Amino acid sequence: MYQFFRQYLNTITSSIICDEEFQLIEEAFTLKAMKKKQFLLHEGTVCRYMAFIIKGAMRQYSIDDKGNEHIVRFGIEGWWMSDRESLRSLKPTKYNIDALEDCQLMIATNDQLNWVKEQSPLFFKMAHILDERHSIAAQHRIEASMNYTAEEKLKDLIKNYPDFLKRFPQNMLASYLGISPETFSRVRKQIGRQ
Amino acid sequence: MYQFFRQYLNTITSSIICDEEFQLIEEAFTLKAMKKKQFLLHEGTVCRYMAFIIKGAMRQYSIDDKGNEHIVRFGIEGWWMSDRESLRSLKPTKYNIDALEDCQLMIATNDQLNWVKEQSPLFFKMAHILDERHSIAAQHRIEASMNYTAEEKLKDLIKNYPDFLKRFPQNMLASYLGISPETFSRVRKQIGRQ
DNA sequence: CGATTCTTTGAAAACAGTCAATCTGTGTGG
DNA sequence: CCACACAGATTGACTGTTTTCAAAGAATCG
Repeated sequence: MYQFFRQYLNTITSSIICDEEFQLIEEAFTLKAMKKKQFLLHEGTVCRYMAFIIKGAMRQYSIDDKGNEHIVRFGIEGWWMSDRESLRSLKPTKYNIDALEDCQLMIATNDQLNWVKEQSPLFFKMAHILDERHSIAAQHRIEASMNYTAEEKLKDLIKNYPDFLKRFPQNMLASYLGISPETFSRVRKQIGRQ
Repeated sequence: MYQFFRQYLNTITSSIICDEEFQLIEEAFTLKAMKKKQFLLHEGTVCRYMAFIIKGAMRQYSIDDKGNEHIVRFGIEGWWMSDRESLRSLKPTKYNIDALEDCQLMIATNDQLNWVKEQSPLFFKMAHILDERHSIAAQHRIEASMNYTAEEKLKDLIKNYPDFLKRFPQNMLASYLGISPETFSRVRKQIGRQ
């Protein structure tokens, strides 16, 4: 079950982890299965786990004053899900994380995570590469959400995450892009004609 | 001249750095003065330096297909400026960074930065705290740019960075918020009446 | 000062959001 | 197996916000 993560770790770090070191990682994490619609994190609670998705799909979203859902991110195989701010600070989160499909996860608490970072140099390296990637991706998303029209946002989504279109319902993708489902539908039709 | 950074480092890490360790940091960095309107980074070139602003103000911006400037971030005393993606990957940047005021900087190349991270544990710790903060701030900015109206964006700016209003021209602040200068002006008037 | 840059204001146009109705597909229970 | 219910997608009409264009007014700098 951890095999998928092992492969992932090797790819990210451009290395091959040895059995002993990988053993430490397996010890730090726990496997967890989640049914569709089950919650990993509820708004107002403290985030306890960092989760790695081995199989399935999830979403992280917040709910604003008017009751509207805003999907912050999706997660699929090979992605991490958590509210790091809450996880580290122990402050209650403003996000919800739930499963959009049945999921197989690897989870670890903040302490377990710190422990494995100390024990495994490759895991540590991975964490930093991910931080950097995350920071670059966030930058791109800021610019897209700020400067792109609805059409450009959708084209950008298709370009960067073509699989999302088949995998997630349009209204969720619209929420992720920060546009209305109606606009999403119209723009999609528009692009189809081009 | 490095005194300001020393104070900053102590505050961020909640520690007091000793003279020997701080000496290493001074060795890794170089002081650099910049006149207003001078460029630290030009679009299409490779970013060579990570810069810490001791005094002054800068901006990082990109230029889109239609020739419009989009300010990605401002930097003032105690902030870092660079395109980390380009710095690490050696790929040409799509950003410009220039001085909005006369500046006093501390700069280091990627190699020097890696060296000082290895040599100074406190500097290393600082780097990680900053990564995390940056990631949280980026998240906030994504949600703001996606879900806020022009009025909410401006209020958010006033709340988080009240000094910016006196320090930077409105058209640049508008660009930073992703709204037109005209809308900025109108919304500002609107808020003033409340 | 004079020149440039920045800000404000007005009017029109473009874009996206909202509301409401209809359509489509899927899955469930009778 | 069919019928119904439900969630999601589409479409149209309307509304509201923001942009754009243009011009005038203020502020700043050499």
